[in-house]
Amino acid sequence: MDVFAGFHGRVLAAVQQLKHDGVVPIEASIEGITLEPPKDASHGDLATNAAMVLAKEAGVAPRSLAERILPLLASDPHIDKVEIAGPGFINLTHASAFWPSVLRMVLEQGASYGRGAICKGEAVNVEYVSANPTGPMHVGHCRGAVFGDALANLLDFVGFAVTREYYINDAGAQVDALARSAYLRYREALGEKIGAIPEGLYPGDYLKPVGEKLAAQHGKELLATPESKWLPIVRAAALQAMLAMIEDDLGALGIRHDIFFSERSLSEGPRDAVAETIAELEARGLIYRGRLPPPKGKVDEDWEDREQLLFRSTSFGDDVDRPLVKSDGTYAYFAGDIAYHRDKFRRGFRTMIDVFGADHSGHVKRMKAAVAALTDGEAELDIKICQLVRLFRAGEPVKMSKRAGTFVTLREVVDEVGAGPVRFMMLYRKNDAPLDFDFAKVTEQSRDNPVFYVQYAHARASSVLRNVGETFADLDLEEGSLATSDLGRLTDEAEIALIRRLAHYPRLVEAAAVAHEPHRLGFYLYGLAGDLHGLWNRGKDLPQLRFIYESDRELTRARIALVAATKRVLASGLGILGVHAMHELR
RNA sequence: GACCCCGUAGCUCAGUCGGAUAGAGCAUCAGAUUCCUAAUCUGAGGGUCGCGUGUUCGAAUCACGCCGGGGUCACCA
Repeated sequence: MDVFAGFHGRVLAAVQQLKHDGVVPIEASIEGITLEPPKDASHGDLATNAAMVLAKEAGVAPRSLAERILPLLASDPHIDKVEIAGPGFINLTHASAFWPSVLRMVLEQGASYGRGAICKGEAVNVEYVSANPTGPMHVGHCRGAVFGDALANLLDFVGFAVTREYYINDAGAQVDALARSAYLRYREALGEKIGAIPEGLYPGDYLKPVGEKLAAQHGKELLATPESKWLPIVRAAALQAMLAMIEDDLGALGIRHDIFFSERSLSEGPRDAVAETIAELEARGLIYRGRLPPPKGKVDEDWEDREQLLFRSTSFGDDVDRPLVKSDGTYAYFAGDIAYHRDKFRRGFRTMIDVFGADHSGHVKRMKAAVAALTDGEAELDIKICQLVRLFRAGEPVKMSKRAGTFVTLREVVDEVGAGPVRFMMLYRKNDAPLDFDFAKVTEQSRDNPVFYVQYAHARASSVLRNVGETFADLDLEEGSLATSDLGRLTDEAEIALIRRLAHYPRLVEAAAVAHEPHRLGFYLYGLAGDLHGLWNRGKDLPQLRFIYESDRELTRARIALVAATKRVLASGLGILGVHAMHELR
């Protein structure tokens, strides 16, 4: 799939030959040998560091070792030129027939170009969002949601079997508070004056429909019932309503999870999975009763020095051992989360990814410790932290306060600027760097708005394909047909640069997937869009460089092939980011 | 106090498994263009990659130590 992979094999074969010839010791490691496209195009199409890596063990100067490797590579028919440069790089330049063949391949593979670059079919679990089901999603949740979803798309694209999962925190005191809040709304719905919602409960209007529904279903029946009886009923109703609302919000962003996993279900029901998990850890000698030192840097009046049940997470790199049971005897959140990850492992996942918000960064070490402890290192957990999003409106920060009820909901943002721009902007930054989101910027039609710039490139390509029929009505625009064009006619430097960028797509996607970094795709697409726009602009001054060139049908056909391939890759990349590619911007 | 993340051009940020002369957009400056195919285009200037030491053929990238900014810190979820 990756057109460069084959050449890497040839370099290694050349090294093998040198080992056979006794130039390089048999035991020399070939691990550090790379073959990559150099940043600077004047260094050829591919460069290998083989001579520099092996020079020391071979006891020869890098450049003279390169002299030995050079003839072994020069015989390749796909290679036009091999030269030694700098401290000992070997630069390869492809035969001129190479780039047309790459373009042809892109057209032939169409939508599957770049797909399956890793192709392990291995199961991967991506857990994301997992927001508390106590209210509507706000913008803070948005980034993690989009990030997790795009990462899942990316892993799916390169060939993993991805399961998208949402962990519902439906077990602790917060959902009891939710239930009490809903109960107030229930009484309100029955005509009672409830006044201000007390501190610690959820004041939002979004619970009013829940109260009304309870009133309609139960009448006054719950009023005379003790809390221990009505709480589970109200809680279940409120949870169901909140989850429906959250799923709806996520749907507006194009996000759909495969599994919603209930925290409560772990310890409620026939088996107590949390107890089983603790027993399993205990069997490994990782559970003990003990005391923890008080937390530093924060004065806590409620601190009590007590003996508690602890998990020895320090054996796996954590800073302090962690409690599993609260002072009221119920399980701590962490205990449930360990059981949840154990459950994922037992369902067969050897690779798990958790997407957390910045406020949960303190949980990374303990969670990794728990997974390492339970799986004997057989499973790998990667935790991606999404930093905060700062909202701006035309350069001015948007002030938000949850207490004052002025927080911006996810739905408001999506309704205002659209799901595509939201997704693209949320992904156009490394996940662990803070992000500024400006409502004005994402809808601006200019080059410094990457959303527009990339969409415009796709729309422009679509437009060219629409317009070509006016000049050459009989041209078959089907990709398979375009692939048979005389692509060797594409010789302009800017055209070759564009093909080169298209050729890099599979390895870019692969690298982004391996690193769990979907943002790389956004930057790639921006560059690809820039190449296409640049080519277009050259046609402004030089009519003979226009895509649709009236006096030369075959040349037009080759250029249309290039435009079609570019459009295809733009759409492919946007698809992974979860952004719908537009055919016109009007 | 501990841990995690960040520190790259005036600003916002990329930078592949450690690779050659560190890139992009904005802003600045200098030109071109008023039309064609769709929302201007071309070029230039601008850098102790926070500081230091180390690892090595080679460090923005890896290790350690500082400095600066942000986040988190028993039992909440």
